[in-house]
Amino acid sequence: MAAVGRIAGVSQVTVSRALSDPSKVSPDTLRRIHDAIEVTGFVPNALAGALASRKSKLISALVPALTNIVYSSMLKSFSARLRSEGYEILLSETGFDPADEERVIATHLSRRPDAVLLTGIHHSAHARKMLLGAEIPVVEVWDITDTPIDLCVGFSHAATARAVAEYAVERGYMKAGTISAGDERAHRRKTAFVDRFEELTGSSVAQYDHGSLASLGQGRKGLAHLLDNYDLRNGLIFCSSDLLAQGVLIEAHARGLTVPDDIAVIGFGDQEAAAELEPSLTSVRVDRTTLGLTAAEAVLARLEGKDAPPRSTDIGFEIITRDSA
Amino acid sequence: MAAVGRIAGVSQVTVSRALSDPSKVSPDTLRRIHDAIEVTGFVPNALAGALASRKSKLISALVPALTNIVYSSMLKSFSARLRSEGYEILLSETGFDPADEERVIATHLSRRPDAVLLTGIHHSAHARKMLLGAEIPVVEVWDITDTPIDLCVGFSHAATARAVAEYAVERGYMKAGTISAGDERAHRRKTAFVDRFEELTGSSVAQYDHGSLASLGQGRKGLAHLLDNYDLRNGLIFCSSDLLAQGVLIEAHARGLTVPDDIAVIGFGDQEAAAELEPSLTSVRVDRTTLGLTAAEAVLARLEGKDAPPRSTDIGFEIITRDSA
DNA sequence: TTGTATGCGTTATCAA
DNA sequence: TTGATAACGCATACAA
Repeated sequence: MAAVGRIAGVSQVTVSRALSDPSKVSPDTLRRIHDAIEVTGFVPNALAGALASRKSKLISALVPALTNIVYSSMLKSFSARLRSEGYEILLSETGFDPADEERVIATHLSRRPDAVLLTGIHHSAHARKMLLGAEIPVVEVWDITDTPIDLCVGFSHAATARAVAEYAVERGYMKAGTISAGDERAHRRKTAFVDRFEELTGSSVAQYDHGSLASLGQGRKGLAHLLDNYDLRNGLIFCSSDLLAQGVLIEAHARGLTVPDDIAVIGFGDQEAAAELEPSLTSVRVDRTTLGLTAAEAVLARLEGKDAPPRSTDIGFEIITRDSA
Repeated sequence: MAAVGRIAGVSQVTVSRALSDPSKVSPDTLRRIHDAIEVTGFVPNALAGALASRKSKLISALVPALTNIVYSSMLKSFSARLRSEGYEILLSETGFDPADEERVIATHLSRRPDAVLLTGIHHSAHARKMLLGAEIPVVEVWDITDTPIDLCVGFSHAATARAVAEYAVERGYMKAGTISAGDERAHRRKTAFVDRFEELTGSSVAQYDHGSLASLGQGRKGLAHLLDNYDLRNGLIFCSSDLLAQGVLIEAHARGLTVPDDIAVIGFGDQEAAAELEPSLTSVRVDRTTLGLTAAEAVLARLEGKDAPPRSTDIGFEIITRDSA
């Protein structure tokens, strides 16, 4: 800035002002400064700016997995909204383990973000302490609780699963199985579904859990396992993701089974593909765009110091009925 | 650090040393410092550290779209390798427009990253100038050129497409169509395929281009359009992504066509799902994990100042033969 | 093994 | 409308 100033014939401070609040600089010097910036190829140092102003214009976003479309699509709207306000997103994967998450949180906080987005509501005690100590807005998404660290935007996983169980029973399905990923939220959905379905029908639910990342292959394997070990004819399979459900459709087709007549399927997430499958997939829709947007607005409200945002926002969900169940 | 030092009975500098190079501090004071950090909940300020040391330990990664698995899976190995060396990744979407990319590059450079990863080899003149001026390692991935800004790790899109055309002709397909996304690299693949196929067979290739993001729906629409307007019986469809190819499989099935007998399909990307589809999908494999890893190693070599990495690395590709073609 | 002095490139405060 | 000066919180060089 000093070098730019020398060329423009002003001091370093005036250059700073020209960049941060042009209205405070006369049009003439502003022009000279911009010319000088042009010839020098000057790029401001946001690190120094953040140190001096105590505002980094950086927002940390921590998600379990970048490759999972449900998180990345939520981040899309979250990022877009915040970027329009001049914030940049520092994005990291945490995996599904709170201990790993804690490490990531620590390195992120050392960059002095202006706010943090976390996925889920279960974090290590030390992580909570660090977050509280940072004294910045913290928004937990993709789940809901009355006692968030700071803010919370999401929905009840148990409620979605119970609704699916009730939907299944209403449609007359008296047998059911689950194919579920190993992460805590998927497990919570499975358990809620199983409890509610057994409560309503009295028949026990066959379960297949895979530890690793969800995939078409796991969905196929899951259905194969269930069909080979249980009688699920005319029953329904509840999957912890659309991807697994898609695998189920493929395996069913490969076995000559008709969906939904021989076996019905319900997914979770209602991804873009759900409507395009044959048969189209019944799924639980969570509006990820709204989720990301609402989280961004909550953070912004706190950052800009406007009206206090609600501590907890339930964005709800919806079962989208299609052909598979 | 000064506060921590006061509690531990040492100066600020000693605290700094305890954190950056513990071996330079006596075991006894090290313990006292860690105790003091514990009680104060101290989190170092990486901003100040970066400003003082002129090393941010931050690496910018710019990809067209986060939701596209081909980019995010490449980033996974890139990030993992660099994180193991203490670097953090500042990730942003650029879209497919060089003008948008330029803006993102500017804001990223203001954070003073230690290196930059870019997707593709086409960037605005001003972007190149800024990058060069930053005097940091720059690695361009997912394409190949002899004249990268600095480093380059990727493969030839034209070569993959020509190989697919030759593969098709070898298998006796004499008619072909393409379904392609609108981005520049997809377009380049399509053109190379069309040229080579027409050169080999003399028969012209039917083309369907969709502007927006690839999806199952676009794949279905694409096949529908091609079948309704051209005679492609016993021909082959080359799609610019596996996702489109998956849509083609679904549409073919919905129309009672058998793949590959009535119509053959080749995808691009060889995603996890390709092997699990019915029929399984023939596709062009690009080893995204290797790509990300190689890019990371190239950056590290330059950063750690070891042996100079090759300016340009071609990681090649492979056509994975499965049932769909 | 530890400490002192200095500077990194900005923004905030105050004065002119 | 502009400038001088002092932080911001750390790392580096040098000294003890």
